Amino acid sequence: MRLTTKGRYAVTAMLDLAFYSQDKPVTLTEIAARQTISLSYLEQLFARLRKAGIVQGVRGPGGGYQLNQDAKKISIGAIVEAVNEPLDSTKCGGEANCQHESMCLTHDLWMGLSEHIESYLTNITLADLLAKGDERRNAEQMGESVVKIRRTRKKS
Amino acid sequence: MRLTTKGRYAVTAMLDLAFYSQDKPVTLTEIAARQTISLSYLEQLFARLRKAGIVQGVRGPGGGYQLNQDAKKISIGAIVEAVNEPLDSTKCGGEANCQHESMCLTHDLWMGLSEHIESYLTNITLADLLAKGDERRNAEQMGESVVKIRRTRKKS
DNA sequence: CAATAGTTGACTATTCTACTAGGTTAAGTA
DNA sequence: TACTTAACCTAGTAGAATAGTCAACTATTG
Repeated sequence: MRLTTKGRYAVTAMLDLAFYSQDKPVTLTEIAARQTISLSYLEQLFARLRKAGIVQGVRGPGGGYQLNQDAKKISIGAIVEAVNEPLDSTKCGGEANCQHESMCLTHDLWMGLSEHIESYLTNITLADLLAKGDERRNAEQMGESVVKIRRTRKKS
Repeated sequence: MRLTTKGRYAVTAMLDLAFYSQDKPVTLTEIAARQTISLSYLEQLFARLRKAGIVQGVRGPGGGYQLNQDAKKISIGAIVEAVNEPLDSTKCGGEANCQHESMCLTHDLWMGLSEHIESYLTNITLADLLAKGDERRNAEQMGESVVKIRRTRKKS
């Protein structure tokens, strides 16, 4: 399990999507505006999320993206894993035989750590995070300043 | 907290160091041989670890590196943090004001996750991992095949 | 049909990773 | 004192990952 800014972008976008797509699909353009993530980068991330079956694209006017599953079923770990490429997990793939015995010792220990974090992230769902957000949103009203931005694209 | 292969290299090397430096300093050349990590890359990692006060260098023949603190005091989180550069933590530094209110919502949630993982890694020490290794090493004798390698360096 | 919006792919700049190459300094040993 | 050892330091570099642009599609709605 790798933890980088790419995963954070994906989780941020998914939280936004889960929050705003309760009645209708949300366009990436909206998410890009709200979360200040570039539209094209979002497109890349959501292409992976769609292939992983986490979100569903709806084409045409009024379209956008929706969750493909219940927010209670979508784990943070799944989101992070979807956008990161597999990571060849050290020279000795999995539990293979390393030349140096002490190597695999430390390697196993690191894998143990990694698996712990992975299982932690897998046991937190989008719904959990949304609930935490609701708590926080009691006092301060949540702003709805959806700035209409236009895609940076030249006309042909 | 970023979790990448760089951190794993550092933890692997530190485990090796903690294990073998109980009576005398351990040279990076030895660690490089045992863990199959390039010597010069280890030098870079240990330069950071030394600046962080985690290890101590001993110069001259018979020199090498030692732990600068008790293995019980050295956390995995500290090792990982020492070798990674600070990471500018999103556009809004810390708890600063973002333009879009919803941004900071999701941002806060991610920071919460990140802090959890950080505290987990901070609460595991080198000594803990060494103990786990001892358990494992009961049945299978640990090999001591220290291959003598020479530094890849041209003579002037 | 036209507008909307997703889908796809190619292409770019920057940063990080992992490593190579070499030089300098400090400390033991012959 | 000369030699060896090994830390310490600086610079460079191929390749991967990150973050993003640009442009051409395709499917759907009105």
